[in-house]
Amino acid sequence: MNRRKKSITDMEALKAFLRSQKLKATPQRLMVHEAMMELGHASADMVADYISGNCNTKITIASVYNVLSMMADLKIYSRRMSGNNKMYFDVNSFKHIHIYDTTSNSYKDLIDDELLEMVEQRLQGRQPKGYKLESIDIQLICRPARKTRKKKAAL
Amino acid sequence: MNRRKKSITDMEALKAFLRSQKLKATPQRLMVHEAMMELGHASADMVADYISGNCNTKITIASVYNVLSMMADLKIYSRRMSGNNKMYFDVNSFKHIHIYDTTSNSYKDLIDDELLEMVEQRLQGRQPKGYKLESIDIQLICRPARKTRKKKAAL
DNA sequence: GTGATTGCAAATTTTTTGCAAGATA
DNA sequence: TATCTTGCAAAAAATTTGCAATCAC
Repeated sequence: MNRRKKSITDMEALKAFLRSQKLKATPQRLMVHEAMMELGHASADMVADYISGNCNTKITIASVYNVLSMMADLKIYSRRMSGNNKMYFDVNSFKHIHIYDTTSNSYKDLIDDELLEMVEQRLQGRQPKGYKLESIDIQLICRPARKTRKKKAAL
Repeated sequence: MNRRKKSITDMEALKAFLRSQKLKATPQRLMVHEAMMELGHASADMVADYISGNCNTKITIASVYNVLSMMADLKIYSRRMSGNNKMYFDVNSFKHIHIYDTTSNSYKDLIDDELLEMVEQRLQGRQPKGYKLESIDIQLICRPARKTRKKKAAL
């Protein structure tokens, strides 16, 4: 019930999807998706960096934005604004919780359908009138636990 | 247990707070807080617009940013990135849920301590190792329910 | 071939910065 | 008066846009 949006997990599936949308399978589109499959969550410049480091196909930042937003508009990726004021894309668009690391500005997924279900239940009838609920966004704002630093007396 | 961070709900309290921090009670700081008390949730330009429309004190956008970030750093306001890619400040920093209207790019508060409690409970022991949880951010992404539009055959 | 897509460079938008001028305690 | 704050203008950073050149089908 919870994971209803599709994810595209390989290149053949991507090509098939593009075909189904009458979109062309350009090297740039394939590259961006390859980067996204590897990175999971990324901003446009992260994708551009990944491609320039790992591929010999060329792509400009404007095209990266173009491809990423197109994929998000088609509900394959999801879009989110990060704490460091950048637009991040998530290779998966099914419902899940995010863990945001404020130190590295990176995301991890937390899959807990039971929690999402609980929250949805609880919100039944509690949302303000006049709005249509599109989605519920839950993120855990975290920092890496201190490792080699001395313990504080009182926390 | 849930609302632990303070809010400053009047000008005298603000002046006292500033004094306690050895900060000066400049007209700009007072104005920004007056705007925030009125607006509740706002970006820097919204605050600047509010002030230029309702006050005869002058303030530049750089100072608005300066004051807002200072208040957020002091944990009086909270900071969030909105869906329209702008930094919003919230006059309240106690824990609560946000409702984000994607059409008007505005926030409303949803107070539901019981839900927050439930979520915290559920997350006990389920957060990934190596992270310190700073806060839990829940927002309901909404659109105004269509009013005068004709119904679609199938949604 | 032809319409979709990309690259490029400039424009926009938001936020930050540095420093001189001004205001507060 | 001494210092903290602000205004200003420029810089930075992220995203968007317009259009000619190129490419996929």
